[in-house]
Amino acid sequence: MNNSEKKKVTIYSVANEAGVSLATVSRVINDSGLVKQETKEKVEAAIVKLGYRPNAVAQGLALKKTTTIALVVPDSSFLYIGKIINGLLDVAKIYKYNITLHTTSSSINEMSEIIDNIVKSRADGVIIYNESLSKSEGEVLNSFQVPMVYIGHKTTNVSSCNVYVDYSQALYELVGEYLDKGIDDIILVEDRKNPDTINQIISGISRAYEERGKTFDGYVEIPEQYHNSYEFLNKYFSKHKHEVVISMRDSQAVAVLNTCKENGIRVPEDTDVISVLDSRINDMVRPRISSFVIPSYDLGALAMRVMTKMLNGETVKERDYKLNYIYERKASTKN
Amino acid sequence: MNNSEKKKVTIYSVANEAGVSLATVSRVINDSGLVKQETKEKVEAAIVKLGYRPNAVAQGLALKKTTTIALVVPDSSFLYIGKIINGLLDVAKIYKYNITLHTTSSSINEMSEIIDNIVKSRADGVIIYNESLSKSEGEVLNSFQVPMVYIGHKTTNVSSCNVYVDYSQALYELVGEYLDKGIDDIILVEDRKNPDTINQIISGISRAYEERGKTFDGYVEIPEQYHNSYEFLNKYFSKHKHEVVISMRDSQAVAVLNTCKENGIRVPEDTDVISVLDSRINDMVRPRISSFVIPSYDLGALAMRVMTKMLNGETVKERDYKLNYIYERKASTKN
DNA sequence: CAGTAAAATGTAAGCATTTTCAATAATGCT
DNA sequence: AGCATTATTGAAAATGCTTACATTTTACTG
Repeated sequence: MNNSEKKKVTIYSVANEAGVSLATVSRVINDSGLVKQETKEKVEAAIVKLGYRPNAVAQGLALKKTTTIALVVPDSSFLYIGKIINGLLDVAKIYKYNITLHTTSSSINEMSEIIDNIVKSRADGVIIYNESLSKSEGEVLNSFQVPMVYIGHKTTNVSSCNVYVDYSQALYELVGEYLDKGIDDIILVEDRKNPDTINQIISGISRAYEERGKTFDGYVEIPEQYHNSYEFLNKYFSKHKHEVVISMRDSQAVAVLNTCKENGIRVPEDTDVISVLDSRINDMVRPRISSFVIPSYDLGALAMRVMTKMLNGETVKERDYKLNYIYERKASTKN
Repeated sequence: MNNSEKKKVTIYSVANEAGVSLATVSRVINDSGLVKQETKEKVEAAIVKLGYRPNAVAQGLALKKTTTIALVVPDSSFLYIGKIINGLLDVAKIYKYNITLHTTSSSINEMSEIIDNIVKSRADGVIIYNESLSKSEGEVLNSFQVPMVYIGHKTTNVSSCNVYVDYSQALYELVGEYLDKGIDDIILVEDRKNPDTINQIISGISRAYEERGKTFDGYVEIPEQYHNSYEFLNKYFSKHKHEVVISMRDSQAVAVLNTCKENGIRVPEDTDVISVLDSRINDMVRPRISSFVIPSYDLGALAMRVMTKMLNGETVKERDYKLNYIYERKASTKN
């Protein structure tokens, strides 16, 4: 009726109210200086009086940029993804960027469909978390003429940056310590299929072995057919026993621990268990697991920071940003 | 140099290439019928040839809608939030909506700042997850002239919908069973401060007691000063022992279990432990905890579905959408 | 106080679409 | 063939902003 006719307030309304031209209003909105203090105040008064808020869509059209960046993740329901998102959002906020979220999880969507959607939306940049991009997906992404940063995945895309964790060095140092103590019956339990990732993980371990004239052959791959690692590990530990078991997955850490226990393998008396593990989960587990803590929040924050640099045209000297694990010794290892 | 001059392709380019007017191109893009099959094919050919993708920003301006909805969550690094997001994204995808993510977590942002940002962005709607909205935040939100749906929080905002879980009924039934077996030494452990939420949680329990002529007085509030519930619970269970301990927080479930154990209280022999718990976490715990599983994914999916209805002008008959817990009996309860 | 440089403001042309309305082409009917 | 419809198409206005360029004010200078 009468109170409903919420008159849409545009830059014109404000200009009118303040008795100036819309150009002037635009100038005060964008704080471009060169407007007299007096008129500026008039305009600001009009803005609050009318409750005017610039239409970001129109701005986007006029400026050819949306101050929006697209984030692509495989699935939001992993703790580390959540933390990455937190980091990302916090720095996005600082630089006044909005984030749109896109998943590759549901089978409905090929990466190309998502990218298609993102280019339609004219996001200024895209940040991708993906452990295993297929060749063809990689090519689609390469052809996408927009600043990109990859989290957790090194790529060969020249126009993009990579922010990731240095698995290799962490494992190199840890395994080195064991070897120096004469402990070399170490296995790595993994369910990842992507060769790049696997190689990166194994390379550090192998290097530690090789420098000591030994060879690492403890890679235990969890076969695809097992619908979860629990089942496989239970079977495995009923037959095998090792001095050290390493896993690089949140989801496997506790499985290793429990299946060892269930097969009479004492942790850490018989076997040291080490994993990548979120500390919130670790707090729930007894014994707590000695673990590599991934700086997920920092990954997200850094990725976003790098993105802002790319968008500001600040020269991004380095394409690769390595972050290190923190290793936290807990009760699942003897020392 | 030469390959860089990536000519920007607009609807004009396409019109030109196809030898038609831009109006016609627009018509085929939007599949508005009324264009001859023959020309339609010409246009489509031009589109693929040029690799044209409609500019969603310009569309947004012309159509006065962005097909974007804003999601506000307190913190993305909780499992259930991740699942809510998954559900939301999946149905958003079906209805071709984009999602922008906003956090209230970092101290930097008042809700009003976030809302301000959202209205600038001209999102078509906003979905808010928040366990405890302050009165003033509620008012800011009420004044926001945009379709809203709240997840997990009943509000009095007339122009919005609520999608939430019915804590009350679940607890009513569970506690009723215990009482009928003569077990009435039941406590509820909680760290939430929002009275609405607490009242909702307690009301079901109380009702069960009252219907049997008893009174529930087992509400154990975790004081604010404890930086985590572990510490508090450890102290508590060193002095108290109950027949049944219920918690309604993922984060407390395992803490209850472990602190009981550490204080010589056997679960379930001495005490039944029941909680709200994500099944992925439950799989890591021994004994597994009998728990209410929150349909987080469904909460997100339903919220988004309701939002699409509001945006399509479909009449939304109900303002409240209740979802039920599933109660899963595991090893932490005697039966 | 005229003259000029600098500061402030306004005008109007984009930005890439959609859509109303008018114009044209195609079809059917007699 | 001629006319009335109807199906296609195009022209142009509208969407809400930025900004280059033009114009008007203001402030200085001698």
